[in-house]
Amino acid sequence: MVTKAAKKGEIKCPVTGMLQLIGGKWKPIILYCLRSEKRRFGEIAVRIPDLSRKVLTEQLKELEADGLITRQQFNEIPPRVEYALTALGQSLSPVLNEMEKWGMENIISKQ
Amino acid sequence: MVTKAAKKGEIKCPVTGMLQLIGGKWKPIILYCLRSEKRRFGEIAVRIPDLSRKVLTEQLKELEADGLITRQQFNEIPPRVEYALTALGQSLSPVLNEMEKWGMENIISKQ
DNA sequence: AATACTAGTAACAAAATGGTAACAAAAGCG
DNA sequence: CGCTTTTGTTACCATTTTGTTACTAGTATT
Repeated sequence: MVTKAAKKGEIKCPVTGMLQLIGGKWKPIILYCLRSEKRRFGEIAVRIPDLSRKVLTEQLKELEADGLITRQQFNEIPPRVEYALTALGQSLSPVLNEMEKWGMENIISKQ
Repeated sequence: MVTKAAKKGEIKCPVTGMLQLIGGKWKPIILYCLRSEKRRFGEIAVRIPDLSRKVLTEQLKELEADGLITRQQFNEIPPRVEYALTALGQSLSPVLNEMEKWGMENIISKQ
């Protein structure tokens, strides 16, 4: 929600601000996937089968640009790239945990 | 993240499931706006100035169809419509609270 | 008679996301 | 040597989602 101050550009709604970083259609799932371990590109892709590799590449770039994940590239053949959460990315854990919990209670358990 | 069972359609990743309901670009903010009080269409629109009325209309319809909010229409002139969270919508509060908290700590306070 | 008010809607435009195919470049194999 | 496999990324194009602008209706106010 946006306050008067937000209209002046002084501060923003915290939820709005957060959604600018993880508001994409896939970003929360990607971060959730990286929550506990660093993972290679292909590993993430396997775990999110409905996400095309092209879009995954794009989303990872944005997450890296926003400082939520790191990208470590190994100059090997075939190529290897590992993604991991930054401290800022880790700080999202409470949000992701609540999402997971809600999904468990309201979706998974009702199937 | 999606397990083997998810591929068979038996269960889904809780985060994925949740994002199917509130994964839009604006839905979390709309719910956040309705968190504590019922609000008229125009009130929501004023509080989320970057969200066009057309898209707001669409998102509200989807939220209603998904059982997260209710829409109460008063046959008055000029028209009046009030939106409010359902119990299911209320159950999202912990998620929205964590989002708010994260935004406060990581965005608002760093301006 | 002209204007304001509210909750939208229609037509059209832009941005975000998706599908497919292709790339490099070393390694394994016959 | 030619042939295939592997991985992360990209180019080109199609589709879906989100955004802009103008407009409606019935009553009340100016």
